[in-house]
Amino acid sequence: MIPKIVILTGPTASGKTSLALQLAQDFALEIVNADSLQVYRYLNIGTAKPTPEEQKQVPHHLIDVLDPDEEANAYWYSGVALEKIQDIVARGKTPLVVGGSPFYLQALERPPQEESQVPRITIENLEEAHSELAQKDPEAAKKIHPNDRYRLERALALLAKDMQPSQEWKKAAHQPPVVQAHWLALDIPRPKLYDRIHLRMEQMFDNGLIEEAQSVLERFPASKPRLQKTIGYKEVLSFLEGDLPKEAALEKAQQATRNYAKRQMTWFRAESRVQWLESLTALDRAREIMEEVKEA
RNA sequence: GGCCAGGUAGCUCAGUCGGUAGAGCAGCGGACUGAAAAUCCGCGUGUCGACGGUUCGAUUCCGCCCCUGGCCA
Repeated sequence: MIPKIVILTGPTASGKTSLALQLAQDFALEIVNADSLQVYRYLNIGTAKPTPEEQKQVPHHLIDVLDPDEEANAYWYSGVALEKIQDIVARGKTPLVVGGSPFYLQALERPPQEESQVPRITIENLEEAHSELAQKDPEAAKKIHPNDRYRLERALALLAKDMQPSQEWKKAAHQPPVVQAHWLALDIPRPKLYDRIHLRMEQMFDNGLIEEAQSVLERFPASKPRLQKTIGYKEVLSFLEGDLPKEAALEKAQQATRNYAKRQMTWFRAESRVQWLESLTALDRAREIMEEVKEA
């Protein structure tokens, strides 16, 4: 019997955390994090991690399990998450997987193959790399755009280990799922989502995101490459290095978050199994209507 | 008040030696199988500030007006 889980996802700032807390309390669920950055200790403000108080209300797993300079990836995640899930199920409880990292969620259901662990490579000439791939694995080359450096490097790394990228991907995709997932995703009107994103990023700055980034960097200098790719932190780093005024850093961080939320939505819409939930509660709606009544 | 520089896509700007215009960003859509908060792909009609004039034809040249910034009074 494969474990039964409920996945609660949705774009960033759609209200996953608070809904998860309520649900978990009502049904005695245990929360398993599926956010690729909340797994890191000390990245608290910028990842909108549940507060220590919230984490005490309900059992939380896979939050704060790595240092900021340690490497996480989808394969690692699938392993540790499945282990947690089996453990929770063995204790007779139901796991609630909560997070907005779609690639990790996918990996959880259909874990990547263990043997495809290969050293990363760097390519200099994208065009040459792509034609090399086209020669050795035309099917893979068709799927990867010549400008897509990440995927090209990964594909060539597989080739270097005598693996056919297209075959590896097919194998993983045809693997039976290791969990039985029920997908829930939060939906919220785009303009409203963007308002929430703006407000939340502003609050992150007010609540000490700059200081948090600074102290993580001091304590884990090797985490810099990660922070430079992480929304919120990367803009703060630009500010700290004098490349951006604070106000501009905030605006860029808000914008990057909007872009990210949009990409997440593309992923969720493509997942036919998701059951969409209106994120705005009756209370939210009633408040909106009250505002309109007052203005009229 | 005078002189100068501008007013072109939501924003920043390019351009048209006269044939009604295009980049980046934003925005929208999409992809994604060991970096994924990453990476990549696709989508560009807008009274070219207003009004007149010249012209077959004006966003482009001329006149006048309005607005913005700078300098001088």
